Amino acid sequence: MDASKKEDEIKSTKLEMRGVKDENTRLKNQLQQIEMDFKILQRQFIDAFRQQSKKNGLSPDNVIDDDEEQDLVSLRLGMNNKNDEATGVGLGCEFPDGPMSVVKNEGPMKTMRNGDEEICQTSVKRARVCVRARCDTPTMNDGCQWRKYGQKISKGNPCPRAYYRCTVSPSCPVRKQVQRCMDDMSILITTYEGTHNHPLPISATSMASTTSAAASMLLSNSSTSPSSSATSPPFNLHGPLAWTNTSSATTPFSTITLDLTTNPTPAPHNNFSLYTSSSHQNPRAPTTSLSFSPMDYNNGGFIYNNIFLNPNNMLPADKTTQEQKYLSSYLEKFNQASSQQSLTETLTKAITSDPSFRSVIAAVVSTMAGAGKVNNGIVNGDQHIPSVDSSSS
DNA sequence: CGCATTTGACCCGCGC
DNA sequence: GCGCGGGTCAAATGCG
Repeated sequence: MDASKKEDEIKSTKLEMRGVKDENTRLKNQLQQIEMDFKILQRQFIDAFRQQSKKNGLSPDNVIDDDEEQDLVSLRLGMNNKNDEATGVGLGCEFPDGPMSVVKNEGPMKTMRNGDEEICQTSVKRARVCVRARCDTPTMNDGCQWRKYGQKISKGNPCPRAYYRCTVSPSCPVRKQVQRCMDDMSILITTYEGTHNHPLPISATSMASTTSAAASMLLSNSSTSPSSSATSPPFNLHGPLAWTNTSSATTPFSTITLDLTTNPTPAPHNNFSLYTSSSHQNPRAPTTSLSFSPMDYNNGGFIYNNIFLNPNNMLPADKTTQEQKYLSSYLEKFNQASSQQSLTETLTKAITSDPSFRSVIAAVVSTMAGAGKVNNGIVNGDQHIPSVDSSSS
């Protein structure tokens, strides 16, 4: 009796497993189909966009960047739930109220009491790294010690903005601003500025290296496009990281955003809507935000596919670095391990829990900066969307 | 008591 | 020149 019961159980379990397998296969196929569709659409859009840009005598960046004072790019690690806020996704748009007001902060941040601080910060003081993450606590634990020195209610956002400075070393010039996103209170927006002039606790090195890498990236961009007319970002990126750069002759200022928020239902086209919407939301900080395919996200290959393989991105195909290999294998591993999670969640976990992963991200950001510098055609050329047809998969 | 946080005042840049 | 808004200071306060 028991034996037959067990057999029945095994049979039903096997049946169940087969059903699940079938379902899995079906979903995979659907996913592949959607991804293919999206890629086709994306390519069509890029072509159309480029044609229109040529027609108007504008580079794609100029289309968004009529201000020509700053530009803003977004590197996103998450998808925004507000598709249309497409807009909202990037840096400038994410802060319609201007919490991270990329633009105007040159003065105060610049006025260091300590003369030598200013000197040591000359190269990076205007580079900011903005991290968006869902967080219940008042601040994100980034491993550093911070002392709150001020709090302000900024116009248009009921949530106060808090000002912190690093207290690991008394002379450390690093500051951060923390504010909740007005649209989604669960999102904490942390903006770091400056680089630490002291050794950091291990737990803080990842974030610090990321911010400094981002800072150098921004600076490398500014060095390649010093004139106000050169408003193009150093590269076009279809990735989770959003890079924003603001620069002008008088107020060179750059912000790079890491978006760690998780959003389940992105529209495939929000990719490029980011382009325009942001600039009208925050005209002082026009945004170039080439978001990457949500499908790629869900497939777990966005970084690998979009940053390293996709010819739309700034990294030349032959630039296969250790970091890239590491990242791709890492992502692969992660996605296998956590197929139930969205990739964004997975990445968020990976970034927050694994310092080496973050370091790799930082290294990749640096690599991007280097690539942006080298490849002038991508950085400053009129074709800000690199050719798609050359080596696309 | 020492340190961190709070909060109103002040400074400065920018736009009108 | 004036008003506004963002950023910082520093005295007051709270907490361990």
